[in-house]
Amino acid sequence: MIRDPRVLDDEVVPDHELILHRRDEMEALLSALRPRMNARDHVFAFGPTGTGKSTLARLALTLLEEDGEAFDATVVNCWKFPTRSDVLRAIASDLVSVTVNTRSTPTADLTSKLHDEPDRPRIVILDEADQLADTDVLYDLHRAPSLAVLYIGNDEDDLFAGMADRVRSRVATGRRIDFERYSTDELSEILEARADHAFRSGAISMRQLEAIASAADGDARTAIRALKLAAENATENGHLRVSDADVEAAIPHAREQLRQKSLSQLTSEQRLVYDIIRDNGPISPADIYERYTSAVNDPKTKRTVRSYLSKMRHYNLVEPHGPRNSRTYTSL
DNA sequence: ATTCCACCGGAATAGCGGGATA
DNA sequence: TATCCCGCTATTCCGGTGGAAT
Repeated sequence: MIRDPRVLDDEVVPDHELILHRRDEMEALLSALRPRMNARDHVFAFGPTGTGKSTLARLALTLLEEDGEAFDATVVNCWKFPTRSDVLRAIASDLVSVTVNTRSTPTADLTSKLHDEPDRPRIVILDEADQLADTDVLYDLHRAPSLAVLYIGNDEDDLFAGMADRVRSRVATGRRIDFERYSTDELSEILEARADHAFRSGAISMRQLEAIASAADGDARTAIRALKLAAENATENGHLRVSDADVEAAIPHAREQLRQKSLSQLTSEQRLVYDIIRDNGPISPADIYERYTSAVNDPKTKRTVRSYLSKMRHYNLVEPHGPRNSRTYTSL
């Protein structure tokens, strides 16, 4: 049934023709990122998960290249590389040909290399930029010549909070592109286009695509993942068409997979705190800490657990409810 | 209006570990 | 091998916030 699984893989950047309902955003990205020597552009893409920010950004690089533009580019996922030195190392190996396999190369070496005049314009895409632990790196990037930076994030406030004033005033003047949630109709058309490429014709009905689109709540990543899972499930059962039961199971399955992906990023102590919330929620911070201390030999401090909670909120794994003095947490 | 309470998160710093260097 | 150096995690300290109690 599945002819081309690549258009259902969220790691693979799809062809331009599969990008629907994002014409304005695509134009804005292309003109903002188009490489120019001596430019120091800062561009922001904000919007909820699954609205195409990251995909369009990657596609923009491909299109600029096909357009004959000469430039160097790198994409840094700030979830995986949240610290200043993480980001600089990732950039250094891609953009300034410094081999950095070690964690003991001084950061100063990296910044000074970055500040050398390059022979081609450069583009850095910071994906999940609101996960940056240390926004000073934005200052480093701003001072680098012929370097355009695209920040991708969910929330403007998350990115600008904790940004030192000297950084904010220089960086925050950049162009800003907002990504809205897809409507159910838009999402249905996106799924239809993907299904046309991925499946033999007639494998899934328009009504089933609409059901997935409606359940995905504007999130194309969840929707496309669910489409993939529905088809895989049908294939495993030896069916030639996706059944309604396959569709029914696919959405929660897709959500679960995406959550497992986030959970795998946690340390074992953080995971323990998550399990306490999942098994006992809604639960107050004081009770979370009490259970946590009795569960481990050498408990971390309250402040550290607060940082864990903060991190898990960012990952959309837990959610606080109520005012501060009667706060409870639940797992999502 | 003022104080109290529980929680929140920024800033500075210590301790640790791992690669680099001699 | 011993020491150095750097960055990372956790800790310490503390001011802030919003609702509740007085």
